[in-house]
Amino acid sequence: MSATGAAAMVPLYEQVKAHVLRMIGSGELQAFSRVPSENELVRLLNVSRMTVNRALNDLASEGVLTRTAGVGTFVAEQSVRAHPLQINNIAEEIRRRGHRYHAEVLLLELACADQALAREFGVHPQAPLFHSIVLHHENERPIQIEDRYVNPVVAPDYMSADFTVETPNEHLVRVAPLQRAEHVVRAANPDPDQAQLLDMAPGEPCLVLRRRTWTNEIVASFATLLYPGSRYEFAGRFTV
Amino acid sequence: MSATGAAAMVPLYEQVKAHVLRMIGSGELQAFSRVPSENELVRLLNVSRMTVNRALNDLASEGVLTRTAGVGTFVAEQSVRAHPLQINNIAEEIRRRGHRYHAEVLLLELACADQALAREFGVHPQAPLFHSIVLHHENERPIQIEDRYVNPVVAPDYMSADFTVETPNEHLVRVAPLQRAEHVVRAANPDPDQAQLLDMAPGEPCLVLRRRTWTNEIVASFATLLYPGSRYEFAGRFTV
DNA sequence: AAGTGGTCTAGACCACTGC
DNA sequence: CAGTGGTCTAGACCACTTT
Repeated sequence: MSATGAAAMVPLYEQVKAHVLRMIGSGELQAFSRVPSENELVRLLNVSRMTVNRALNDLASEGVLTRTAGVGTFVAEQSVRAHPLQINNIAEEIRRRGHRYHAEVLLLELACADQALAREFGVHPQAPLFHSIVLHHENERPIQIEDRYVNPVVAPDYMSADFTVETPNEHLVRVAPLQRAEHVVRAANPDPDQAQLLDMAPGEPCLVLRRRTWTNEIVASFATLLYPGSRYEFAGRFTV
Repeated sequence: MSATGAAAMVPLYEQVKAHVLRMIGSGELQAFSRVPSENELVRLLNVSRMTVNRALNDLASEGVLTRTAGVGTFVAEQSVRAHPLQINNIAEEIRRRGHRYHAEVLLLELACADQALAREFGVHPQAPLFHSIVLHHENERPIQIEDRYVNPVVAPDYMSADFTVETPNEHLVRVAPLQRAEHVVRAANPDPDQAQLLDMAPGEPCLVLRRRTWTNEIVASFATLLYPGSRYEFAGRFTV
């Protein structure tokens, strides 16, 4: 492992983290698998133990690994969690867990604002809105239905984007500066369609996040995100 | 600063964190204030720079500080107000809606920490914990089951409080300065008991909030709050 | 030029676990 | 007993910002 090369200077501990995440992502390390010990990684990667220690502790504090002194380091049970208040990019979130991500575009159309949508966006009824439904997968398992309406004024190229290579979220962040957001979190039962899309057990509830975002004081996007309740949770931390 | 004394072995970097947090808590350091540099703290506390570095980086990753290479370390803007997951006082929240509030104490006991609770609190299994279950009503309709464990060290008078006149939350805020909180939001199906207590329709899911709070770097309280999914939601707004 | 945080190392001692 | 992670140190080099 090298720290030289000023061009693409990536810290060594980040390279160690990436190495472990690759082992998880490739399936070499399953949940609860034992991760190579600090000393093994020291020998394997030619870095000092403190550097390995920092890398593994980072991954532990991110919830990827669990560590027990005298025992070892293990891949954590990935009880999926995210912070509802930061606009999370689901693709990045999944990849950071060392998992595979892919998206499936279920719908991409030009829609007309109905009464409710017109009120959310502050536009007239019948006003044109882009509408997309994307199913996001983690390790080939569906994890989120993203049903999103977008203001054409803010993201005129939305309809020609390829959401299998760039999430709607990424597209919006790229073309429009995010200014403000509003969230509502609920628990609800899914429609039969939704339950099937998310591969949910009978009777299993959904965690629902509704998010409205603003750009330059106008509503840019209104999204409804559905997660299977047994496989996803929101986590947050703050200091007084 | 001493690392000796096997009895109360607190890591040096935790002592450094506590020192900085005390400076913030006492008002010596306001928001945006400059925190003493790593080298200053090295000289002041007689620890190595790596130890100070770890302490300050920890506080930065917890959102307490912000750091910029070449510039310095500063107290972060503590925007708790805008946080949707702020520590809400359910009684106040209901009264602010202009509704009637009352509480019903279902249980108040001295409990023993099991494996899971010991881990949450960072205490030994079998350690004593106060345990309360309170049912909160809005307009005579149940709206929240609050199942809470409390660290006796932080709130020694918890068992003699009257939770029909002061919520557990209010009691804790009064006797112990809240320092940090961690939230997890989930959707789940209630137990039959819980469904009955909350007067829920068959099949209706719960919104579940798990909250851990810290006082002086020790876990003060671990609460599980259950809301009927059809009658409650979390809302928040924030600006980038 | 002086100061800041970011990173890295080699070596050390410790408490704890499992055999 | 050997192996694990937890912690700590003294010193080093770096890129960066401020003066």
